[in-house]
Amino acid sequence: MEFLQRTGGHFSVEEIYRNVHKAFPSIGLTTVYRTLEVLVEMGLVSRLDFGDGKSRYELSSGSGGTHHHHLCCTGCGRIVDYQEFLEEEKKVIKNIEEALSRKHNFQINEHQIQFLGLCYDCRPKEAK
Amino acid sequence: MEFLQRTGGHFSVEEIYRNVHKAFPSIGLTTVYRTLEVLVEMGLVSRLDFGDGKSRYELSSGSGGTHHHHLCCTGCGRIVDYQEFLEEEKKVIKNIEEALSRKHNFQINEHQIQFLGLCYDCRPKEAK
DNA sequence: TTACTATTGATAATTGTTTTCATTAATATT
DNA sequence: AATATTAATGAAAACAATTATCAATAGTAA
Repeated sequence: MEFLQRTGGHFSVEEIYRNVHKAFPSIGLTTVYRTLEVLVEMGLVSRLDFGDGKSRYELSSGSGGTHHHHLCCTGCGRIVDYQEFLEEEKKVIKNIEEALSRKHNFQINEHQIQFLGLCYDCRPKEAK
Repeated sequence: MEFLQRTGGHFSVEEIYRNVHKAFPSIGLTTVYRTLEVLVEMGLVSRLDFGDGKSRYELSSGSGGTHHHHLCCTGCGRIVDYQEFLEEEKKVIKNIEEALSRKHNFQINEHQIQFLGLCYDCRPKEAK
């Protein structure tokens, strides 16, 4: 948690492990996996998937993380966090959340929005 | 493609393989993986991740699939597709898409929205 | 018909994640 | 304190989805 708070980013288990292990060499990879599982269950951490085969974890917005969404380049995997333009979203999202919640009898805890596309570098040059 | 069109659902590679292989026994698993990769690249198929360790694929809305989003139960993995309430989204999403596109110089091809929560069965009974 | 290239599927290799299990730490009970 | 019991830990093995390899086949060009 301290690492995720300090950096504010989204990281793979391996990355988290390397960092935590540096400060606390006794902590093993399995414990990192287990702890992240619990933190996600508790709602303190969110699991993300950007399609490169490994899960990423970040502080959930409910527990001090910034409320933001992601813009993913399907070419190189580059991820841009954005938190501008969120105001417009909020009302709509909240409405949908309530309607869905009622209609499908779900207790909704979180939402994720991703835009997928190609960054400038990955776009074919005739599309630039 | 024919299978995804006919069913209109989201399936794992294994599920797609089993179905395609039944009709065309000569087609192997590797080819299914390879073909899906190409279809995704072409924008005809979307890859989804519901956090159970395997990717799902569905017809992209651009190529005849219904435009819908997903409501995922983090307890049992149940997925509800919804396409109601999308009208409200559309305008907002379109605005954000344009703004993001301009600001970060991305060519945005697709967006994904997921609501995560607990379905009625998975909710602890004191929360019912 | 022949030479060359691209596609295929079976298998092996890889890799992120989960299980197993003996060890250690923590807690409860004398 | 000393002991018994339970829970947490990490190393290694097992697992599963995906990717790479490669010989065989199909397709195309000469």
